[in-house]
Amino acid sequence: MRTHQLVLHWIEGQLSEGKLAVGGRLPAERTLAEQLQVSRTSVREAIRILEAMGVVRAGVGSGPEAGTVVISDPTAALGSALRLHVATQHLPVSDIVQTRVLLESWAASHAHPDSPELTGAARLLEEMDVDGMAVDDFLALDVRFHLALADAAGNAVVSAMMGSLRESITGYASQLTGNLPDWDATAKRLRTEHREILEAIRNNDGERAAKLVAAHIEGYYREAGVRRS
Amino acid sequence: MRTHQLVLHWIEGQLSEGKLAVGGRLPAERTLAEQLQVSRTSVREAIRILEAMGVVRAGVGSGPEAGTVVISDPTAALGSALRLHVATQHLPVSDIVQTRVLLESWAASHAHPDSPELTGAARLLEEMDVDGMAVDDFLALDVRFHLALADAAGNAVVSAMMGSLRESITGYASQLTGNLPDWDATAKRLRTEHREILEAIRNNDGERAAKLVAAHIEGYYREAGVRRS
DNA sequence: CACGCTCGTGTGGTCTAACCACACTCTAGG
DNA sequence: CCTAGAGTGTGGTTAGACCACACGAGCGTG
Repeated sequence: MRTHQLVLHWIEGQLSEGKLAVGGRLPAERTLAEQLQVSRTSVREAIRILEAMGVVRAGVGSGPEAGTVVISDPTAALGSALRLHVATQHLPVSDIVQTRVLLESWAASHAHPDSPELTGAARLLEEMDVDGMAVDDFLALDVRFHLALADAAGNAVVSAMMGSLRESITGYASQLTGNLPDWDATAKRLRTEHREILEAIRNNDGERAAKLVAAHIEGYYREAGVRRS
Repeated sequence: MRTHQLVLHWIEGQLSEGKLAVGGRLPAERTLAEQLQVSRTSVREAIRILEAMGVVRAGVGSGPEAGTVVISDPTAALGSALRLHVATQHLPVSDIVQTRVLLESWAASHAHPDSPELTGAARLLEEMDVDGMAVDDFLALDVRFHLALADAAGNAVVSAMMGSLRESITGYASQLTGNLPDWDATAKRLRTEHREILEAIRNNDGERAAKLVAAHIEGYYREAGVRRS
């Protein structure tokens, strides 16, 4: 076993045993190196991995923002991993879109109609109603709207996967808008569809919400020219 | 931006531009460090992250297995990320199980009845028919069977996510068997259900296959005492 | 000529020691 | 009492050295 993996296992053990929890802080790198009898280099490699996994955040200086503290951001980890594998062209974009439809349909049909996340979603729709908004700003709000819907279903894993799928193709999605014949018309349609989806969820009509979401996403990508496998 | 991220972006760029593909090799660490005008330490931190993401594999010595070569193993990345976040107790096991049901149901209903993966799945079922097999051996075959079904649906993202979900709770699943009143009876039931699922898929009855898979997974965890949220 | 051993070379793996930038905290001076 | 400065501890980065490993070329021996 390589040295940095030893450090990794030690930290994972501390997490599993509850000796280290979200918001807690790792020992300083030099301290940890001495404790585990390894070099600071190996400790740092382990921390780099945890950072990439969204498990810790490293901050310089001193004070509450400094040091290496435990966080929990699964979306970051899954998102960058998916993005890299898309870059290697071993994960087709069409598969990502298909998975997104699958997850979002499920989330829409399982969303709690009285969830507080839906209030935030409604507010986002109002923000998107400004005419002449920059495309990327619109897309950013769109991402947050869809994430809010996913959160309303109350499954942290589905939320994280949804977010990561979306994150892995943000650059791609931004390019796609160039293929659209008429962005303004598309934006208007998307806004209408958003309202219909939200209304279906609030009316406790999960089945209808799921169908609307699927059509919403598939319609957009079809218009933008992504081939379905 | 930190130095290792510069290296990371450079490599990701090479991947996106196709200058680096699966099977290809990164320049040697010392060479890369000189090219990018950074220290070898920073190069190594970047490579550690890519390795954790399942994008490269580092090998010592010389020859075909040596050097840092580009691979593509999304399952590894997602799996270890999920496992770590389960350790922080920010991803409930019940959510993982629920997501697994969701993905596997979809895969079962979209599996191609004439897919070659199903042949492998059938062979796995035969291997599982040995009485008195060790529990962990049985579970290992069970994982491969379910993965084969997922692969038969032909969506690489769903396959990777499925595998990673399963990987993230293998340790947990092994403990769970201790809660079962009668392992031999459970194993026998699981084998029967596996055959029914496979048969439904081969008969092109996706709807039935999906229902069977959902009942199969949920029944198991219920028997083992995992509370549904 | 054919076989087998040895040594050279290049790879990643690890470690040490030093310095930097940063942000807070304490303290001395106004 | 307030403020400016030194002090302290954090992660960030670098240079240089040495190790273990695996292949392959070259040499020696049969």
